[in-house]
Amino acid sequence: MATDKAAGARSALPLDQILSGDCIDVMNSLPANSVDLIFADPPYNLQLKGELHRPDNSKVDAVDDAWDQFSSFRAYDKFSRAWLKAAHRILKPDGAIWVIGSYHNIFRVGAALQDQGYWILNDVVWRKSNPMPNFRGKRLTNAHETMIWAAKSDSGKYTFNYEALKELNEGTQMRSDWVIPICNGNERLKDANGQKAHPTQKPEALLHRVLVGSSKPGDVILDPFFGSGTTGAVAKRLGRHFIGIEREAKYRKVAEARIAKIRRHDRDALEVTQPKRAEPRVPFGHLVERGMLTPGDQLHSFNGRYKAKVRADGTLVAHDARGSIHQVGAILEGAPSCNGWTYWCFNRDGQKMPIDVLRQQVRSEMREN
Amino acid sequence: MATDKAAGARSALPLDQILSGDCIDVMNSLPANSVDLIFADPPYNLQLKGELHRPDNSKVDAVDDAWDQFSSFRAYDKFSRAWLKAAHRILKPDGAIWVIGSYHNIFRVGAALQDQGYWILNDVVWRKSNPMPNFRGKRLTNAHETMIWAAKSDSGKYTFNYEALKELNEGTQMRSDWVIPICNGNERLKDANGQKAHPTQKPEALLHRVLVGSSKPGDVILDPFFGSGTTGAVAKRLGRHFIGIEREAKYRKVAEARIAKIRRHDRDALEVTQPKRAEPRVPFGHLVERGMLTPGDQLHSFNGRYKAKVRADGTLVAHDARGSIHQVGAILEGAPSCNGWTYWCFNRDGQKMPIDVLRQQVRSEMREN
DNA sequence: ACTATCATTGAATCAGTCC
DNA sequence: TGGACTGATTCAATGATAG
Repeated sequence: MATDKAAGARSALPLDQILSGDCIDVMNSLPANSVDLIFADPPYNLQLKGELHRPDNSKVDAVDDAWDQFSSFRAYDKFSRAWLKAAHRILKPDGAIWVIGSYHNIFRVGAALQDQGYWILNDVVWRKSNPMPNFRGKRLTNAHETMIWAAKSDSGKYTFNYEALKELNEGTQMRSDWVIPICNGNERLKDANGQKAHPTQKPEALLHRVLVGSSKPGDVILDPFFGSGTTGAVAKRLGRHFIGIEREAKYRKVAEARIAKIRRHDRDALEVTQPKRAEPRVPFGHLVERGMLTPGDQLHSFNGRYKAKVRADGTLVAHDARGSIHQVGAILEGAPSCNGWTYWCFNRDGQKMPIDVLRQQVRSEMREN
Repeated sequence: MATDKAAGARSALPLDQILSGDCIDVMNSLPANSVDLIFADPPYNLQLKGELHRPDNSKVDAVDDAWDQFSSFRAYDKFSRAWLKAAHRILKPDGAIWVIGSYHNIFRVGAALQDQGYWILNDVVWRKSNPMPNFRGKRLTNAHETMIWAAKSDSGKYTFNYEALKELNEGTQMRSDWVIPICNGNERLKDANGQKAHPTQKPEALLHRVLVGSSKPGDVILDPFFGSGTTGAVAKRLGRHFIGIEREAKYRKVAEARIAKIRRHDRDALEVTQPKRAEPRVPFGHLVERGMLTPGDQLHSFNGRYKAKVRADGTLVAHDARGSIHQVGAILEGAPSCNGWTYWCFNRDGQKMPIDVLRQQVRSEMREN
């Protein structure tokens, strides 16, 4: 086990803190292969030409901060490749990254990710339910932003809590387009003057879905462009550790105060639906041993096309095949593989039932001990 | 006015034809500054590793055609930059381009567009109402594709029919995410054997919106990867001229037959009455993500008999049951089914309120679009 | 003719464990 | 580290077939 090594690496990490400085320097100071997940909201490199006014002549408060100014695409690319490289080093081999952006920068970031060996898992569209309209009527309403979810490499065993996200979506698998409102109202942090404390504060709902879906309780989540600290706030609430990096003192202060107020949810509220694989393995032969099926019993394929006979050792014989429930199903169907538990059915009271219900019965008996 | 010059250039153009050959060579043979709009559906460079089977063991018919194979990102970039350069030359100064792709290629294409001086106007998300699921449960359902809409330069006076798109969108300005079904049913072209005639035929509804929104009647629309000819079919119907370029004879033949059947301004075929939309589904988990309920919160059954705790993934845990709001209600009541929305209540200001009021709140936010 | 059920299919970078 | 083996996994829409 790598437990000692992991604990060693973790103890060296500045957990649940906001580090000051340039994110590339700070990441380079952290140990390699030590972070589970990175969420990054880098500068978008907006190329604004002038002021924008609403139809009522009020001025739109645009993102024109110094940190969003780059002299050229080349300069922006150089910056992107540098921080993505530093991020790649500190990620665990099975780690992953999320990057959010708009059409101004996301194409360049995505290409850089691919060039550096990250393996894109999905691009996810954050569809804003309440976007800012296009006041001039010169383009489509820019009603979404794009997130890229990528593993450290194409062989990385990234975390994906499929069942939890399926539950979040009321029983059907989560899609790559997420409808979430932009951050305003009470959630939007204000400074002493009542002005927004950060120009691009992300909604906590977005981070909630990201972290529930692609991290585990206790994981270390790093955000190199911490800003107002949404990543830290949601990580703390969900029982994950965070590491924030932020250059500007005023944002560090805002984020610190914000996170201090957050309480972690109860442990049992953080548990999410587990995959079936986590349940104990039940060999088919045990059903025969326990007399739930008898040697000689006939099973039928769920589609009615084939039948097979149970043997005393828990193997099946069909017309032209013998072996495990999986092997015989695969051979008969001419398929590379087959889940025998759901493929084969037996008769109970004239009803066709998959043998998986017998396995469930065994498992629930095992739990009672 | 440049009328004479435009007429001269146009007379040299092979209008309403499908040209054979490599799209770069063919575009280079056309006059400069002569095309109003380009719609391009280039190869996506999918990097598939093996076969994929559905849970019922049927095999997914993947896009593994030779035209989609590139040896490396570098080779794909070289190809992209070459055809984009040729496209740039033949576009009129006020022309524009649309390119469609997936996360496999769209970031590279987008970066190439920017590098070559195109000016991105919007990225548009095609949200598929009926995407192929993720059969292994290893990622999010890949439920969208991305289109980039760009002008020839940042000073180009591109065509944008703001009002027409606003009408198409029931009176509110068109957003950057479009919900459109994938192409199947009668619209999907089949060959003599009943097999799909082209692996990646795009829906006409998509092109309809593109052409209505960003071109004028009589404009010249060029599609360098013509395939089954959706661009030509929609252009002809909408009274635009098209120029198709397609390398493979079998696709040229399919497209030619298809377009021959199209009648211009066949309005009643376009104007289908829209069914009144049902209320949008709101998964319970979304209330948790948005902080309307918090993991750990307790819910009470409306009859006061049971209580349950909310988890981070939008499932409930009760004394002896866990699952969706509906499942847990049904288990506790010993009922075959249960409407969790009206069964479960939360406390607000000491008042017991059904969670359905929270759902109503989310729906009214969604309607604000 | 109408309804219910079943089969098919779509641009997909789609497995984990044990020996 | 490679090979054998277990076994997890799907949504919406269309069209065909059965009742």
